[in-house]
Amino acid sequence: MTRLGREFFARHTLLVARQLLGKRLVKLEDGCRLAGYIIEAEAYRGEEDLGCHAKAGRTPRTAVMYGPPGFLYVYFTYGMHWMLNIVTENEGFPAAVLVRAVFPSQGIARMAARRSSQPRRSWTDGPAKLCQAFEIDQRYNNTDACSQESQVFVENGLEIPDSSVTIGPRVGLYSVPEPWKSIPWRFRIQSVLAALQAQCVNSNSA
DNA sequence: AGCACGATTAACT
DNA sequence: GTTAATCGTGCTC
Repeated sequence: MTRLGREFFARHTLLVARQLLGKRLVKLEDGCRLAGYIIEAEAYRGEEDLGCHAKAGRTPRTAVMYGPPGFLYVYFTYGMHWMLNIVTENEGFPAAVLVRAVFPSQGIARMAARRSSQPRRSWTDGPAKLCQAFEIDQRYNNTDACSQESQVFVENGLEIPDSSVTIGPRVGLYSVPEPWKSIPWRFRIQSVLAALQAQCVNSNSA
């Protein structure tokens, strides 16, 4: 399976966020391959977007979002959590997609070990949880997911029909002013089972 | 140098 | 539903 190339990410952030649903997030570790289908993603786009870190302009932290698409923006928050983003759009325009949840498909044992205090359903159903399960942290910030050498990247996966996708406001932007607080830039698969069934129907008819 | 805050989570009541 | 945990970042002095 081939990695998604830079052209995939060099598009409008809303389109990339939607298209990332069903794709596979992959991490190669020594002797182990972790993978999960992306089931939730959010778009953060431009300095005008007051929910986006780029609202502060180009700073040491946000510089990666101004760089080429396909790079990882991994940042730290609440004193303990890492968040995984993938930079989008053309170099010079700051934007990224936050990967908020995945459905584990490979490397289950290693995810289980890292999330052992929690039930299986809670292993990767939040942006910081999946980073913990995949052990993604500052080491991966500002790395190129489109490089053949990258240990973290995205592969093609399932086709997700619009009927399986719910769109709504982004999560956790408590003090962000409108319209950014409520703008519907969150995309998620409402039912993994329904998406798998849809995929099944597509394969049979193809 | 100090300060307020946060794209969250887990453990409470 | 509420709240503590915990520290890098960006802003102000």
